[in-house]
Amino acid sequence: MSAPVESGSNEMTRPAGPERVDENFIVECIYNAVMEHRLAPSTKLSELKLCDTFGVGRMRVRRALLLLSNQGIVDLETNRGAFVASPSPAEANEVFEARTLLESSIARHVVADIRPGDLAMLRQHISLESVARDNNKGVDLIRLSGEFHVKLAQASGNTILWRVVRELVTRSSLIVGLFGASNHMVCPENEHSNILAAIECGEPDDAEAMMIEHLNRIRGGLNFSAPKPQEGDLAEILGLT
Amino acid sequence: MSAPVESGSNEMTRPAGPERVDENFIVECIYNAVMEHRLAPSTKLSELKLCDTFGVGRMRVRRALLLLSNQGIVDLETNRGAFVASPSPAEANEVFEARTLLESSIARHVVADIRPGDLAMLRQHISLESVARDNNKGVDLIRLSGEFHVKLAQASGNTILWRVVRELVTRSSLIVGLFGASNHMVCPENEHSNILAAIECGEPDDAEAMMIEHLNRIRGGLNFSAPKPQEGDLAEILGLT
DNA sequence: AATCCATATATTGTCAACAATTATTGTTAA
DNA sequence: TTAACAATAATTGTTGACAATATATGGATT
Repeated sequence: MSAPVESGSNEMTRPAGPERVDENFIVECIYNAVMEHRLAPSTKLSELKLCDTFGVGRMRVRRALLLLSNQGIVDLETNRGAFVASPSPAEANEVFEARTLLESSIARHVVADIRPGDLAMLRQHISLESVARDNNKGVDLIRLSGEFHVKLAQASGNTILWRVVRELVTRSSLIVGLFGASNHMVCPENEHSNILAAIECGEPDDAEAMMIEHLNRIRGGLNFSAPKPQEGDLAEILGLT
Repeated sequence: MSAPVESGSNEMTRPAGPERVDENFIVECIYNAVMEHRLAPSTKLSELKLCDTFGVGRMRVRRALLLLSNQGIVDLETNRGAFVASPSPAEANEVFEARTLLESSIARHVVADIRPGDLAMLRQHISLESVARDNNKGVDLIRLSGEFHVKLAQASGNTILWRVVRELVTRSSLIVGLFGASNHMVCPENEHSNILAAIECGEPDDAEAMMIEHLNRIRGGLNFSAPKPQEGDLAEILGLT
């Protein structure tokens, strides 16, 4: 069910081969970079730089960008290139509206048939969040906060819901980067823990209500006033030395 | 909010020009063909035939197929080409699980803030379904039955929900084509009408319950036993004389 | 007749060169 | 100094050819 990373070198024939890179790998990398706020909205994604970074041809990069644009993570402007999406306030509201509808139902339904293994996984995840928070690992915390929602959707056991939530969480990362008042305010500690507690106690109403409240709090923390563009080197941003 | 068909000949300079065709147009055509059961699961989508059909280069076709595969409408097999997706029973259950979760919430929430224009639109749509049913227009009825769900999602005013539901309804069309016992059994007349009535009367609980029941009925009408492959000419199937 | 294998054909995957557009730089004039 | 303009450079969009793979054809053998 989890995303296959496909690092499998099929045979032992290649000692340390360049490990075939396909579109999905590029998409994953950009997903992660956005989730960790390393890629800011409106950042230009030059084809050439991406080619160098991943060591692939232009075709692969182009296909990856097409997929990303189809998911609202990237904007493709004709003859101008690809840019990390910069959601408008209207789009931001749509994203959180959709997330509220989806994730509240997921939180409700997951109570009935969650597997013990998934519960343990979520508990461990929350502890990771705590560690990151205590150690002031801002970047890690941002990523983990988003990933909690993705993993909860994953625990629903439905691949479709998982993919949609992942897309929306990633877009939310862009939105928070643009309109988030304080970066520390994303997903307060106890809220994830409370949601999970309600699930463990078998209280679907509580779980649903807490999820709605939680998402409303995040949304309420946005102020649609100041865009803050920033720039950086693509190669290092994507973490491929 | 509706999908722009982009048939706009920007200037009067071109009398009946070939009207620039982009990926989305091809995607739309295949979407429609699947919705109307003209494209059966496992049908080979040859690049060359698609190029001839739409009068475009291979690149465009390839990009369209990539987008379709990303949405589960098409399967891409390396070095073998593209095929209309043939959902497994497991995938079918996932689709209907996701639809139930999504569409029941949509039915519930749309009660509060649906616009009068959308209500009228849905009413008219149901009357179109009736006409198609009375006149034994099987193909039309199949398409309209699916479109009702899409238009209801559209009435939610949320582009994201609309797109996801549209994707799932299209996949459902493949599923019903594969596992549907009787083709006449898709979306009985009164059910859509009852759902809409509940919405009009301002009864969110009823609307939600009816939607769940409705989807469960469709799902219950599937029997996972017999695949029925069929073949046809792509050009005529896609309706481009 | 059926099966297996080799050849030939067709289709897909990939790459590199070219065309079209945009961004940048440098120059000139107000 | 700033603004407008021209020429250059850089980037994207598109096309076509070539390589790799899979499919189809045909003949030989059991």
